[in-house]
Amino acid sequence: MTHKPTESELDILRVLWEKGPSTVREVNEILCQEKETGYTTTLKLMQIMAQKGIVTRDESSRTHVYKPAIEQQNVQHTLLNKLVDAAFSGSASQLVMQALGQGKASKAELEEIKKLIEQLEGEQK
Amino acid sequence: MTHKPTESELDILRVLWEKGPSTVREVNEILCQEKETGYTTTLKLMQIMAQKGIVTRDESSRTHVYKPAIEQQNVQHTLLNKLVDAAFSGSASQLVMQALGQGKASKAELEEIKKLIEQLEGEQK
DNA sequence: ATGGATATACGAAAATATTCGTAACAAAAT
DNA sequence: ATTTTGTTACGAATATTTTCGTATATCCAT
Repeated sequence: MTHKPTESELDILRVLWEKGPSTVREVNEILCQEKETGYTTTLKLMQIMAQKGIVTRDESSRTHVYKPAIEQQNVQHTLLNKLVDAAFSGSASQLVMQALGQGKASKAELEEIKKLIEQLEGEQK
Repeated sequence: MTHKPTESELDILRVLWEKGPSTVREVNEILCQEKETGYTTTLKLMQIMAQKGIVTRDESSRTHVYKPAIEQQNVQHTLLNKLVDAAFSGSASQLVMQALGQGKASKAELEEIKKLIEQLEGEQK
């Protein structure tokens, strides 16, 4: 069950993942920091997402509280694989090289990645 | 000038990047291996792409020959950054870890990545 | 030259995604 | 009690992307 959220849906999920369970208003306020977004637009999207099963909501109080029904890791996994196939001809390492090459990783992060690689090399033998 | 191709457009670009300059029929035949696709559907898409400037075409013979007008690297760069922001809260290293964690990189590739990291660490000091 | 196969052009339908207006209702403030 | 504010529901308008039917032109074999 690997829902592929649309772009707008992903915007909302990102807020829910970061902030935890939130109301429509809370989500909308955050989205507005990036881009003018009508309240009912966000509402509608979240309703659709609830219907699709991407989020669940607590309706016990008048103001519903939404939370993600899919893990950030799952979505990352799905989208990453899609990108690897779509733009990197299936080569994950090409993607990694490209990502690292942009110099956005700090020294500590590079260190961490190197550790991971060494660990993987150990396993793989 | 960083065109963001749609999903279908990317399917076509992938073929052009891999096979080099190609006709609509050639592209369509490859796409069909993945998914039944009408010839005129592919044609129309490629026409639209030509109009957008994503591809150019040689019209000197009746059967036009298309080639990409944007570099695979550029598109990779654009889409990668988009994904990092959209699903990884802006952390490229998180994306890298996730990508490596799936065990799709061979030992040789891991070695290569490690070399790149060491090189980057050297530069960054 | 005629007929069949293969091309492009192009409009428009279909599918999908996004945005928003309005109604209905509940809660809170006056 | 009445008004204002905040909330959901929901249909519909827009926008975007994808698919395809049909017209027309060209090439090639007969």
